[in-house]
Amino acid sequence: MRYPPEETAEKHARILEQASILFRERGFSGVSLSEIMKATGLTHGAFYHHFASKEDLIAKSIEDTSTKALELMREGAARGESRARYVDGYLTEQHRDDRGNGCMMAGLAGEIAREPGAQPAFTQHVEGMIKSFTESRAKTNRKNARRDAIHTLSSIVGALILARAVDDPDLSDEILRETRAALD
Amino acid sequence: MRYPPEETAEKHARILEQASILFRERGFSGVSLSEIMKATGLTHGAFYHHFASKEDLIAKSIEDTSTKALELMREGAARGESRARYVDGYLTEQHRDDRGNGCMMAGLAGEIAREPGAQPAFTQHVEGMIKSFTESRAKTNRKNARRDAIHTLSSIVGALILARAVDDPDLSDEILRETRAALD
DNA sequence: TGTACATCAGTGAACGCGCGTTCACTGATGTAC
DNA sequence: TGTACATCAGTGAACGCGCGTTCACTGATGTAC
Repeated sequence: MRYPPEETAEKHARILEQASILFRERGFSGVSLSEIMKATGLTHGAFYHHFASKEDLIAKSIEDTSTKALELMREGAARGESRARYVDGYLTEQHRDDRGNGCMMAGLAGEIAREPGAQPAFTQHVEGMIKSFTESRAKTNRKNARRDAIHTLSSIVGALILARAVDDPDLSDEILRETRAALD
Repeated sequence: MRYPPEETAEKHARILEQASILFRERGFSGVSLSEIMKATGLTHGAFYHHFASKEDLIAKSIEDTSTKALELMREGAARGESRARYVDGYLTEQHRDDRGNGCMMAGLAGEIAREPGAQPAFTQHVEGMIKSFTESRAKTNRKNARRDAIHTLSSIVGALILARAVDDPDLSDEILRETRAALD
């Protein structure tokens, strides 16, 4: 049956929200549309009234997740939070263990190459993160600000991915701790 | 029909070889057993005379790929190749574009967490790489050799993953180039 | 050394399952007059 | 303002497909005597 537009828009947003969490937790191919719809509180049949296909949802999900993450970055920068502070928060055991609400790049970069529809938004996100790091670094070091930004981004994303992949809790903690220390 | 043991062993090795390439190219879930067996020159039915399940193949494949990669590292070290030289070879456009024969960590770290059987071998591999970097660095810098090794590993793996995920060739090249420069 | 039988690595058909997607149907909401 | 009809976002059954896995069968190799 038909629903008021605000209700429809709200459900649409909820699908995007749940998809974003589940994709980051288990990857695109590890999550079925039924699971996403169930998490949203609907049945799978309703999905196609909101998105054209799973591929479409993936692309929209990356856009949406990126927009929200960059917004948070901007808010942090406006409050005067430094790049160093961001890095310290990024390389924590909590972030490592909370994939669903964590960094999209660390969770999905590996699968993105096989999802052409999502690549443009992902690329924009990487560029946005680099820009944000560059600006925050430029205050102290004008010369190699962008180089430092790229290197810092590579380091923290790589460290988080490795810390999550590894079996041994001590090694995992060490990767986070030592990468944090090396970037200070 | 039955085959001479050497022939069977050779086919077994060929399955591992093709699986290693295809997994790195497209991920565990992106490759079917039929594809692997076809690449090996056999039909899918023969698979279960070599491995207990897909999960078993994944675990054995990571072990095998790791063993071969660490062997190559050791040969390089024996020839006196420096860590810096390894990094420069790692962060190249060729490596980025040749996933199938490239770094297992960059290709599969994201999926490893969902493959518990493969995690121990993967963890051993990460530890092996850190040890190798630590030794090669210890000559010049005794103090923070292991920290530098961990940071270097995180940086190059992260940079390669991001360079592969990104849509824009210029940004991709820049990530490789600037991370190389930052690690010099 | 020769013969009889067990073993085993192939082949390709078949099975069951979960997935993405489609469809007939429902009934409240929006629109036309 | 009231009525008739189109629209649309739900539900849940159904479809087709590809996947991992199993199975009956084959025939060369290995083993026992």
